[in-house]
Amino acid sequence: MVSIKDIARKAGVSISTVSYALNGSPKVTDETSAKILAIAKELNYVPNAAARNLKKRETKIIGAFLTDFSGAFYGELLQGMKEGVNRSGYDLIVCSGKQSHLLLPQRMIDGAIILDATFSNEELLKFADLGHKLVVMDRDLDHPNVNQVLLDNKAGATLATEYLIEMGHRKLYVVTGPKDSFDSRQRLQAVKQTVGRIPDIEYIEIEGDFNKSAGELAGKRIAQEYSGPVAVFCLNDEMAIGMYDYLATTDFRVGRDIHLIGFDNIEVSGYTKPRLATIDYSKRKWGMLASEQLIKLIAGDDVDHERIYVTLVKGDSVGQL
Amino acid sequence: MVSIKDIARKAGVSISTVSYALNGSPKVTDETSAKILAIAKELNYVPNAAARNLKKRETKIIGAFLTDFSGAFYGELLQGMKEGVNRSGYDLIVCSGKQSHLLLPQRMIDGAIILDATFSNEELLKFADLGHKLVVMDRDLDHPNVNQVLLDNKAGATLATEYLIEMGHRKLYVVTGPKDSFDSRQRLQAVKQTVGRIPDIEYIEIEGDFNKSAGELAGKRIAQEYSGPVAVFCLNDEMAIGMYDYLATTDFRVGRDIHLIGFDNIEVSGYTKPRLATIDYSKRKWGMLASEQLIKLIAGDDVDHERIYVTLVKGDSVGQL
DNA sequence: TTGTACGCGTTATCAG
DNA sequence: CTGATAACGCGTACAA
Repeated sequence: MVSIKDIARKAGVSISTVSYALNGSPKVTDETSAKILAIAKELNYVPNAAARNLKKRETKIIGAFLTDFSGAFYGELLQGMKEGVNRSGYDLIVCSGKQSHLLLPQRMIDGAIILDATFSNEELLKFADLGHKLVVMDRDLDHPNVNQVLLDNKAGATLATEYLIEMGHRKLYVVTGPKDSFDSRQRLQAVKQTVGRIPDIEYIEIEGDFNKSAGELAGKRIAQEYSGPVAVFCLNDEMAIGMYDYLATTDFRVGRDIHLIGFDNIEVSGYTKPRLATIDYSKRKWGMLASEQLIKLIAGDDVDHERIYVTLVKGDSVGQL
Repeated sequence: MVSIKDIARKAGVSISTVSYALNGSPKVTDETSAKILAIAKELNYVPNAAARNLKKRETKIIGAFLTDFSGAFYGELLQGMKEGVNRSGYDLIVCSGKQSHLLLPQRMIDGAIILDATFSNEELLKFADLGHKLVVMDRDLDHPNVNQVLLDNKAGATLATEYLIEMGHRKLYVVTGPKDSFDSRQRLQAVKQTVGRIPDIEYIEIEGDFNKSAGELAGKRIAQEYSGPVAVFCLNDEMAIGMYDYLATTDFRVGRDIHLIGFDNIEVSGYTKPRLATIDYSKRKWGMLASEQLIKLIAGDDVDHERIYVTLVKGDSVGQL
C-alpha cells in the first residue's frame, strides 16, 4: 500500500511536509504542495484509516444498530440517518447482531444510534459511563451521554383506540408486541388509559411479538371465539398484515366482521384491500433527527430529548359499526 | 480510555506480558495470565481497534454496499451475508452512498460485497488492482481479486417469458430496468432470445428504471393503447407492483385483460390479489454465498464464480388466454 | 518475562 | 517563513 512515506520519497521532501500538504496546511509552499498533491493522486494515495484514527481519536463514522435487517420499515429511516450524518462529514454504517456491539468500545465508531433490542439498558449505560455517545430510539434511558429520539407512541395508540371507539366499536382486542419492547409497553399503556375512560368496553389482550406469525395466531384465536363484530388493534402493522393474511383464508371479512388497525404505516399496508388503518409518522425525519442529535452530542453541545409526532391514517379495514 | 498500559501498571508486569495474556499466548504463566485477565475485565478493557488494525493490517470487517437502503428486498439478503461472515469471525457493516466508498481503500474493511450501482466498473477494477478483495452481485467483472455471485437472470427471464407464451399470450410488453443495470440487460436479452424463437409474437419494449413509478407509467401507456388482452413482463417486482397499483384505478383487471409477471418475489408480491406471478430465488442463500466467497478470496483460496438458481412462481396475475 | 521496533499518520518543536 | 526531526497514539510480536 502507498503511504505518505512513498510520496515523500518521490517528492524529495519529508513525511511531515507531505502530511501538511495533504491537509492543506499553510505551512507548505503552494508549489511544493501542488507537487505533492499531484504525486499523491498519481499513486492513488488514500490515508490509512487505522493510523489516522489512532492519532485523531475519532473515526468520523456513526453506527446505526438494528435488531435485524428485515424490517421493510428501515429503508427510509436509514436514508434519513445517512442524510443527517453526511451533512456533517460523517459516514454511516449499519450493524446488527451481538458481535457488532464491540465496534463502539473498540472506538471503531464515534457514536451509535440504537434501535436494537439485543442491547440491554445496562450495556448501554456502561458504554455511556465510559464516555461513548448514544442516541436511543427504542427505550427510555437517562444519562448525560445518551439522547432519546422517541416516537410519540402514546399519542399514536390513543389516536388508534379513539378511532375504533368513534367508529362505534365496543369490543376491542389488542395484540401486543414482546413484553420487553418499549414501544409495545407504551402503546399498550395508552390503550388501557383510553379504554379506561369509556364505560362498557370489552377489552381483551393477546400477547404477540411484532412478527407476522403472531398476527396470524391472534387472528386464529379471534376467529375461534367470534360471536359478533370486533375491533382489533395490532400494535404494529406487521402483525396486522399477518392477521389479514390469515383472515383471507376464512369467511371473515376485514372491515365488516373484524375491524383492524395497525401502527407504523409500512409499505405493504398501503396494498391491502381494504386499506389497513394505521398510525403514520415520517421514518425519514425520525432517522435524520436521531443522527443530528448524536452529532451534536459528539460535538459537546447539549441537547434535549426529542419526540416524533404521529398521525392517524384512516382505512376501510375499520368500518362503522 | 483504558489501555494495556493501565493494565500492565496495575498488574505490575510489562505491556507485552499483558498483550500475550490477552491473546491467550502460552508464553505467560496461567497465574499471571489469570490476574491480568481479571484486571482487564475489572477495568472494562477493550482493545483499541485502530491500534490493532494498524499493526495487523486487517480489521475482520466486511462491508456490504447497497445502492440504497430502501429495498424491502435486502432484509434476507443481508441476513444471509451476516451469517456467512460471522461464521468466520468477521463482522458485517452495511454501507450506502458515495462517501462510504472510501472505507475500502482506507483499509477500514477487509473486503467488500458490491450490490451498488454507484460503483463504476472502473472504480472497482482500480480497487482490485490495488489488492482489495471484492465480490460483485450486480455485474460481470473479471479480475483475480473479484469474484462474481450472480443471479441466473437469463434462466429466470426465460422461465417467465415461456410461461406467458405457454399461457397463450402473443402480445408481450416488457418493462425494462435502467439501461445501465446488469440485471436488466441480462433479463432483457433472454426475453428477446426466447421471443425470437416463437413466430408471430408482437413484442413491445418500454423503458423503466426498476422503481414503482416506472411501472405506473408503463401501465398508463399500456392502458392507453389497449386493444385486447396483453401480457406484461416487468423485469422486477417493484415495477409490477407499481403497475398493479395503477391498474387498480382503472377498469382493466390483472389476470384477465392485462397479464402480469415480475421478477424477485418480494414480500408485497405475495399480498396482491390476484397473486403476482414472478421469479423466485433465495435471497438469504445469495447473501450467504457472496460472503463465503469473499472470505475465501481474502484467505487466498481460489474460487470460481457462482450462480444463484431461480424458480418460477405461478400466480393468477397471469391467466390462460 | 520484558524491552523495543514496528504500523502510519499527525503535529509540536526545532533548524535552516 | 519553509521544511525537517521526532514524539506521540496503542497494540503486536520478535529478540533478548
